[in-house]
Amino acid sequence: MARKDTKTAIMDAAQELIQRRGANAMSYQDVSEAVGIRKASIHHHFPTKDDLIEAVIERYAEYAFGLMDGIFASKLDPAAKLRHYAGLFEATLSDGKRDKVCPFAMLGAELATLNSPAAARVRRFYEENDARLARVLEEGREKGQFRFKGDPKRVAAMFFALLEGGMLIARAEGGPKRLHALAEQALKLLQR
Amino acid sequence: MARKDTKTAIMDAAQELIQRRGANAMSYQDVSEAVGIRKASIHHHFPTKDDLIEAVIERYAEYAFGLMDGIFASKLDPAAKLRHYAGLFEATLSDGKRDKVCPFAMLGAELATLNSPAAARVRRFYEENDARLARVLEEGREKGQFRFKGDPKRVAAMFFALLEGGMLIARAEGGPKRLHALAEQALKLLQR
DNA sequence: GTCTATAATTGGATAGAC
DNA sequence: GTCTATCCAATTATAGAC
Repeated sequence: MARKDTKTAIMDAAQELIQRRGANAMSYQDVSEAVGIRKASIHHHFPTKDDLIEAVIERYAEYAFGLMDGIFASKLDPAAKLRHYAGLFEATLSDGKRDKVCPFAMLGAELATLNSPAAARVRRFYEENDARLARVLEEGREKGQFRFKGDPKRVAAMFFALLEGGMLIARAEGGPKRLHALAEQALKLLQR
Repeated sequence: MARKDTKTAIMDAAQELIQRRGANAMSYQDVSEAVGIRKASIHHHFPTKDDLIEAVIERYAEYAFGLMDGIFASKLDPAAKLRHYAGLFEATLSDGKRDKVCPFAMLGAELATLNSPAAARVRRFYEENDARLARVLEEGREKGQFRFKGDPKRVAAMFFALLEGGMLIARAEGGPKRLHALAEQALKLLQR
């Protein structure tokens, strides 16, 4: 396989460190060891750590919304869409050493230490998730597959919050299976 | 009012920093400035940073479970108990500059960087929350106030995950009101 | 684009005087 | 119990050779 370019390798390593340990515990030293280059070389591609963090989260947001939109634009029924959506979170937790969570859950915790473009990006990620979920929830209620009371926007926020919080908790104990159980339980409450 | 002892003042400052910025972004320098003593003096009370973190989270767990058990042992009906329980999370977010979250949500994100006693304490906090919530949920279902399908233990885990995740998201946008709306939406799904 | 070398700062921690 | 002084490692970042 073709050697991927250094810039991508740096972003991959930084992303993995953020997902495992958080942005504050991710250093140029860590990244340089993972990629096999020197610290100074990273500065050539990303002059400051903030630049690197911003690039990683922007790329991740695009990647994640690409996957989501594939699910949401499909012909799956609304409940199946939510299951596949939750499956994305479960897959993240299942990946590799099983200790990676969504970068935006990590950065949500570290929000007060982020520069303002990064903090704004985190907020936008949350909003965009809620908006997409709200549409699916509304669709499901119109089709009679969901029977919940209340504003679909609020149910969406609830579902998203439980997945983001669930990743942190499931990483501590239970892993992807536990996160799956959380999502299924929420679906049960919506469908009854 | 009587001057509180230094050890307590150190723990208070450290706790606030953890709740706002996380344990990795909390330094002896920060704490010393908040308390008004020198870094070296902190080491007299807490030889290592891990000692300080462990003391803070142990104290917080005892404090939080004290409040919870007051609610759960009361004569409130199950739905009211859950509302008051959620109110504890909302109160944390409302406090001060409105950017503090539960220390165990912060440390859940930073889990991979904690020493093992601290990581174990975080896990135990999650388990103990779930266990308490499961009892209330079961009580509510027996009394006919809740009508959910599924294992109360799983619904408990869901409710707790949405509050912990909800704190992070609501801090980013919407604040305590938004967290309140999340909790109320979850209760709606349980009671229908 | 990557390297060596180094600056400048901060972080956690210790020794020993008061 | 708190202070000054200091140590050492890590961290972000820059300069300049190759």
